[in-house]
Amino acid sequence: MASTVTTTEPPESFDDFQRRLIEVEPHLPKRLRQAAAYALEHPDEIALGTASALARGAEVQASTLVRLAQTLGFAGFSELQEVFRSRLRNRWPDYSERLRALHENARDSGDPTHLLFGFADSAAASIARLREGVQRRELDRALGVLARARTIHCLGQRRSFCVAHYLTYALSQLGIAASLIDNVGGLGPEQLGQAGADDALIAISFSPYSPFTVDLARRARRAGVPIVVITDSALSPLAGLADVRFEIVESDFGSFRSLSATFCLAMTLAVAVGEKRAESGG
Amino acid sequence: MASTVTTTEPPESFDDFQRRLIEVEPHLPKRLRQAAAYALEHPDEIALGTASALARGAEVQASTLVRLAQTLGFAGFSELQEVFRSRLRNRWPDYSERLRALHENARDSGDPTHLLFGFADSAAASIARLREGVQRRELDRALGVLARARTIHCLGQRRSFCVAHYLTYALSQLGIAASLIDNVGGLGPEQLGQAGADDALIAISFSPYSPFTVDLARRARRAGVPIVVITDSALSPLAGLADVRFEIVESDFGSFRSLSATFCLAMTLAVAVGEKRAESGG
DNA sequence: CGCAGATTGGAATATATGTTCTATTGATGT
DNA sequence: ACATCAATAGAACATATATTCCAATCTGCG
Repeated sequence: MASTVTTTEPPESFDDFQRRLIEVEPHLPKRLRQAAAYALEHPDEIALGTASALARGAEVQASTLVRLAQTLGFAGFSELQEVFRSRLRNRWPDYSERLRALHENARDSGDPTHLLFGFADSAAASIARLREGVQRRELDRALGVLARARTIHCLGQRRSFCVAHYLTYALSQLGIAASLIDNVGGLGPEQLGQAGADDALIAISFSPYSPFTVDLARRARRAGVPIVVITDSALSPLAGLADVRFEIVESDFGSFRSLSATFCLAMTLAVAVGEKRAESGG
Repeated sequence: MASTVTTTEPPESFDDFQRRLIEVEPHLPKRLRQAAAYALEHPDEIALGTASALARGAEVQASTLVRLAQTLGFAGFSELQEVFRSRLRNRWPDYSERLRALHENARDSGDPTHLLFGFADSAAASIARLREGVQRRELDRALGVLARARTIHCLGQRRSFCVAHYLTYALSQLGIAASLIDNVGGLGPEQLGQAGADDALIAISFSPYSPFTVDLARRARRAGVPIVVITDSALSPLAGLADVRFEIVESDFGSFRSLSATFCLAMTLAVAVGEKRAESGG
């Protein structure tokens, strides 16, 4: 009867819980591990949500949550939840006060949280602007171009490289043929060599614009490849080459720019193309 | 009929709620006032408790709580409670539900701006959580490790690769010796081959953890290289290898995760290391 | 390949919880 | 002091939620 269900004491504090979970996790079956991971990643949700809502979030069955609780020594899920609730109760009483204080303090000292808050603010600002700035029409046009493409080539260098890489990753995950022009071994031109009018190129570049990106985009243009450009200004050398152009204004903190808005847009494009293809019977 | 039960909009945030209550409180009958006072004095209890438990605490009848909620414009007690819960959850009023709804919406409306808004929200939520979650102590320890390093190696594959790449870019821009382990041509192990105790490794991996990243981090550990880990859970296979560990909870939209918080942290680390080196006369 | 035990999904169930309803109490004005 | 109406307590109800159970599935092993 009590084979997997070890009848030990249930953890009483959240820290206990976490330690205990790390200890037994390797021996846990798949779904229980999945639920356990979710619990550690979303402690607040666990504290406040209902079993079935959480089950949906963790993509598990509600009964799995109960079983997990029992495996850890609780009588049922509700007892486990109580641990998470008490954690919430004991959290710094007025934490928004505390955050503000932290923010003030950090300003002048060599406190790295100051930097963190700065970057966080600037990312949040970028995202807020993106929400307002992006036009439905441009999105639709870009999707038109991309959904039609046989292969979507992604181009970006230096700072923008990570966006191009991520786009390639996301598109591939969605089953869309995508190719990253990473210029490894100087083969950038060849990587784009086969692209034609029935493909598409997403080119990403921010000031100072990488000459390599601009050059390759020009070649693509000449080869008749439709181009979607993500850049930061209408004056960008990429602007004139674009069939569809997105201008992203990222706010910066110090001399570093957030990339949050750019990533949001990239993910949107990828997923939207995926859905568009799915519905038009790809 | 509707004399006391004003049919106005219910307050949406806790602050609204508080203002509203202070405003109407003088005209409230005895028991309702009693319940209202209890609510303002024990907001955490309200968020977590059940109606009848709270009723006992406030020495009123459960139905009184319902009436109070209705008097304030809510449909029932549960709606009122949701305001208190979102306060605890840190003013992202049931955002996971909201995101799910947005996603559903985006799916059948075919409007890509819905997707964009979803990703934007989810990025904003991630960033908000990052601000709360990151501890000064961990940042300091990470900076200690990194400032001391001769070369900082950055490791990440698949989804996490772009973070590793960006880190390498940013560190190099700041004049810090950094090296990206990109595993091009399968030379990953060799790229890390020379690293020793006077270097450092930043390893980034999220579920599902790339075996390559885990394997290489293990080797680095054996070679005595100090390791800073950025991952998403205490259960990550990287967790045990870390000298310093950051747990980043990115909220996801559909099945795609934002990387905003991760990038914020990465930028913070890079710039903070730069500053630390500058002041200690690098 | 087939068996046994473990694991899981989903329906069925029991319980707990929020809400509504009604008789009673308390207050107000005449 | 009486009549009238709002307010309340507590029971009755409907709903939501956790839990249990069983059949289906997966996994490890002979």
